[in-house]
Amino acid sequence: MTAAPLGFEACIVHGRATWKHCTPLPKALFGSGAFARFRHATRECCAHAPDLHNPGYGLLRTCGGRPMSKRALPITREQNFPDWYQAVVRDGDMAETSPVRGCMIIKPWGWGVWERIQAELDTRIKDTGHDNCYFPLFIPLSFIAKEAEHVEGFAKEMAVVTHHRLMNKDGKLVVDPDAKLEEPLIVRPTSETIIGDAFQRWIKSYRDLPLLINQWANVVRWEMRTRLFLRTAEFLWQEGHTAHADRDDAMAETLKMLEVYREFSENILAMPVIAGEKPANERFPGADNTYSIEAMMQDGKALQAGTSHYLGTHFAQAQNIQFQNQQGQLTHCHTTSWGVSTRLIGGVIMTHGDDDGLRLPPKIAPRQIVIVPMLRDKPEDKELLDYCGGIEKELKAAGIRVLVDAKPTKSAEKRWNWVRRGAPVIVEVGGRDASGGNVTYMRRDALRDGDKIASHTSPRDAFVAGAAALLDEIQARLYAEAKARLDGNIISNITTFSGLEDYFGAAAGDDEGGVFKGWARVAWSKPEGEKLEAIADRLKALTIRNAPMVQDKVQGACLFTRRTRKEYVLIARAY
RNA sequence: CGGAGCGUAGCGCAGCCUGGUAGCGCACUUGCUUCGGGAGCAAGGGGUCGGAGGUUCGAAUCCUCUCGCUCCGACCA
Repeated sequence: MTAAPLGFEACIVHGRATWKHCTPLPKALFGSGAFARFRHATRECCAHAPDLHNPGYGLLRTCGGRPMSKRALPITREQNFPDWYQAVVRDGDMAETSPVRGCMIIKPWGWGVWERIQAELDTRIKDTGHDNCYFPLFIPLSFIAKEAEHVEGFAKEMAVVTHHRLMNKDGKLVVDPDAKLEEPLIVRPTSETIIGDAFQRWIKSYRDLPLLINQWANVVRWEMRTRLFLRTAEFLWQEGHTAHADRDDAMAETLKMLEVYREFSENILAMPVIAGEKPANERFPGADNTYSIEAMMQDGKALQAGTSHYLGTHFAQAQNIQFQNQQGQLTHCHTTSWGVSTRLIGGVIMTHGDDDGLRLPPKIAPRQIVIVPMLRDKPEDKELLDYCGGIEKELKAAGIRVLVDAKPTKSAEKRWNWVRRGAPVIVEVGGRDASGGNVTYMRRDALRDGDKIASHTSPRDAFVAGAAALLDEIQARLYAEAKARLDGNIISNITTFSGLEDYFGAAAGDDEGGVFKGWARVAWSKPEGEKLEAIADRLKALTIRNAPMVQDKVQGACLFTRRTRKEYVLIARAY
């Protein structure tokens, strides 16, 4: 470690912590063996251990004086959170971007997660008395125009179908101008209007109420800025729509489903959330009250993970949804709507992922235990596969989703693929395990012990018997970890606007450089209208997430208006 | 849609300043050797350098436009 290595100088000259100068050099320059590890060092070491740039310096063992650890992803959360997120989505086999801008291809592993989410949530929706049905993708343009705020809210992001035929013109396929639709159709951004139209026909009497409907569907909102799972032009969701005789009943429904979302998020996704009411400026277009569950991502930003709306009688009046009450009077219904989407998957990734990839809570993992037999392309392989098959059969019988990955890929490669995908438990079985009646396994929630991979050996029968409990423990541990992060990063002692600016950085619009900032809990007087708009403008990139349902005793004056405080709200940057 | 950065093989990148017809590592294929673990050696396959124009004898490289991605802003149940 003597002369200043060239690579180091170049980095400094360019003034950026780039890894451009770290491209591995031809093998001839290195001793064998050492070189293979270089790629793992590349990104991490570029900034910290410039010596590594230069062939001839002891490349591999150190990173800024610390022992190098190999990671399964090419980038860490600390280096660049958005890039890390994309790497997890890609290397975890969750999804890809599609040829159509803003849309995504959900791959089998990602789809498996969505199927688990659907199964768990669908049960809860049915258990609370709702029936599934399906309404069309296309909505007449005139429908969306019925509710004034609703139109305004969605008009800017609507996909519109205007023609129904193509024609061949000079060898090119073009839209046939003669095939113009009399009334354009919009691709649903949400289904209040088309479902309301049906409700209007279905509801005659108080005996028809409450009407409790849900549908699983895709919707389209033409977004300017998209991110896989978090915000895509087309996404999948469930939308519940209900009609009630009075406000109390509708409000109870709204809050009931909010609570279903909270419980689902925490117990199934292991993603702790704070349920609360959105401020007026964040309400759903056409709603009287909007409630949300908000989750804290590992970069400190908030993610709105689900919403539930009390729509009052706005849609009922716009669409003539009326019933005859017991006194024989014609009365407007009170309606609600509520939904969660594929965005939840993005939330799971940013809640549980680590620098080795995804970590899936067992309850939504498509495969909870993956068995990797260490095949050697020899006759003994068959015995090994039989041994694995026996374990598989018993785990299946215990209701565990298990896979034997018998692909003829190198077993080390298979292991790391499952690490990146986030399989909760990865079992590796070699000949010695088989003959000794053992298994060796790794827990994805506790993959490493220092720089080593933490693998455990257990008698086969004990492992099988304890597998369900092990999965429960992993689920609980992932939740506890996320819960500690949420609880530990809500700051409550800010009482002035300048204090808020100081905490989040004076110009909230500036690039924060990935510095973790949690949320701020502040007292406010719950202003509405222009006053609220003014506050929202002043907050710039910060947003008022919600006023938690569970409120501590409120102290102090409103941070914005200095008036009497009414409640606490949470303030954060958000996705 | 405004500001900034970036598009070279599946992934990560070099080459561009100073034009000469494309490289490295990983991954992939084949063979041999290994084998309690992200193996070694050797031989291979894969790229119209995001796209379209222009300058030039010649463009990944220079110029113009365009599309896409990321971040910030605006916007956003």
